[in-house]
Amino acid sequence: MAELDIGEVARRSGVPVSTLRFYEEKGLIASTGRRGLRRQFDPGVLERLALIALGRTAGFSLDEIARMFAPDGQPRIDRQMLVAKAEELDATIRKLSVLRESLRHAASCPAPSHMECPTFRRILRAAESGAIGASRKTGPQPP
Amino acid sequence: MAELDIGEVARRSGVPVSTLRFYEEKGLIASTGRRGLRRQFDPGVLERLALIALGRTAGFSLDEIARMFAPDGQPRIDRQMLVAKAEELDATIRKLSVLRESLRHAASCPAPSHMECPTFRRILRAAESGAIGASRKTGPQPP
DNA sequence: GTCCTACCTCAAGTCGACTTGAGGTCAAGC
DNA sequence: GCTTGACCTCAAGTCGACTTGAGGTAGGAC
Repeated sequence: MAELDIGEVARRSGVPVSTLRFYEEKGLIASTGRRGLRRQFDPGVLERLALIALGRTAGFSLDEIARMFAPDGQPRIDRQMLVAKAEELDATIRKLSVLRESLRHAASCPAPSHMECPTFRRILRAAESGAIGASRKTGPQPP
Repeated sequence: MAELDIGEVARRSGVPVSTLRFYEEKGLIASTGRRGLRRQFDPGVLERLALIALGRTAGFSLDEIARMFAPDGQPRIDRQMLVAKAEELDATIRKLSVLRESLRHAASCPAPSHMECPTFRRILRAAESGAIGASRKTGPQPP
């Protein structure tokens, strides 16, 4: 497959052109070069963008993501860090599962106030230690 | 248990005083009243803060969280919305699981470049549809 | 060869989520 | 009765993640 220009990458990935330029500037993605003025991208950038989107959903900052995966897709040799991030993510997933159950319960619970519902409070208590003062990052915004 | 002043809430929850005032202003938490100038909080605010932290981790905006749970802990009667959020969360959890496996794999994979590793690419492809252009929110920041 | 459009740069603007700072109040301990 | 510390308000500042705008360039259809 040939190289793509930025508009094509935007079309295929759903990521705005302005964001692609911004990501390149930040070193999150790399163009293979220019044709005239125009950046050319390897189709592999699409996978990379999927990865970045995933990381943003996970609440990692762009800087963290850049540290996890080098812009050229080369191995990020800091395996320890990767394992640590995976564990961080594991904790996040557990918290989100709690929240999901809380929401589902809240949607079906007949108690007049959720806070008066024993089930809801039990779920919450399970989350409380660890949930407060938890890891904090900035996530992505809707287009 | 008696009412708490803001400093005590901050101490017990790990949430800075400035953030507590900010959350009150936004209607995310409510004080029961004042003693002199000082806001008094019901200890139940701690559970609420846990819930807010959970929501932030999930990538929901403060406005969304406010819509999910009224400041006084009263039922948010929009059960449909709660179910919808639970489903949104479910999708997020699935994506994060993919990312977690990707990270774990990246940490142990001997391939010179992750993008050359068939396992990694397979994992990514599984994520690709749906991961790009996914739901976008702003998450919390580390203190 | 010219014109259209998709691309380019660079500076400035926006938005959400907080934090910081200046200046003020009050209850308790000395 | 005065000081101290924990609280108060309100305006402004910060930070990450983008977006917008003004002004310029160039590949390719005609």
